[in-house]
Amino acid sequence: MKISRPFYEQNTLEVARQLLGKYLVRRHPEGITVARIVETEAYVGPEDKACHAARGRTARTEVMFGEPGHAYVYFVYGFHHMLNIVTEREGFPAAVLIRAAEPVRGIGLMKRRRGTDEPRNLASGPGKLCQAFAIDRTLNGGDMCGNVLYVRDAGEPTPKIITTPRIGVDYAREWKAKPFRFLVGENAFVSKP
DNA sequence: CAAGAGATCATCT
DNA sequence: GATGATCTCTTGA
Repeated sequence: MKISRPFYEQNTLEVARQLLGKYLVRRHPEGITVARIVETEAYVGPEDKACHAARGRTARTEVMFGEPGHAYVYFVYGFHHMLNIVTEREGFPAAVLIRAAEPVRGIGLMKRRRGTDEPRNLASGPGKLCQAFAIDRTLNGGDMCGNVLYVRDAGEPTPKIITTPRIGVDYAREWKAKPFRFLVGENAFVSKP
């Protein structure tokens, strides 16, 4: 079943947890790609110094203030796109970053886009995942309850979950140590253990 | 294998 | 003008 809007309206930490074990689906003219989400991070509201919205409501963060269930895609380090899904009520800026996934379908296409044959190197990181799924800023603000990019619930039980601090947010002061990163335990496709 | 540098640009100061 | 919610390659043990 395709996940619908009410799921994303929940508390961000809850969404981040519950996305583990679900399937990210991308329909594209080149073909379909599907991967099982194994790593996520929560970015929660204007108080969270790691969250872009802590800097206020700007053109870039506008999407996070909008309706839940939309994609927040941005570009960092001059190279990489990051895929987030907006959560919680409209007006409260929060999102879940999809950090890693285990390729399931369209693996040949992912290999071509990534320029590697190693399955563990296709989507084991937020930038890699976006490259494997051909996700860029044209999808920013797009509805993830539509038919282009969405999450499917295959009915699997929620897997065993490990919690750690978020990656790459050393600047976030007292928020950097918060356990807002979630990964499927013992899974070989996460970005780092 | 671990550590470090370099790549490169949108966004905000 | 600085700086990132990163990745890859090179270096050296």
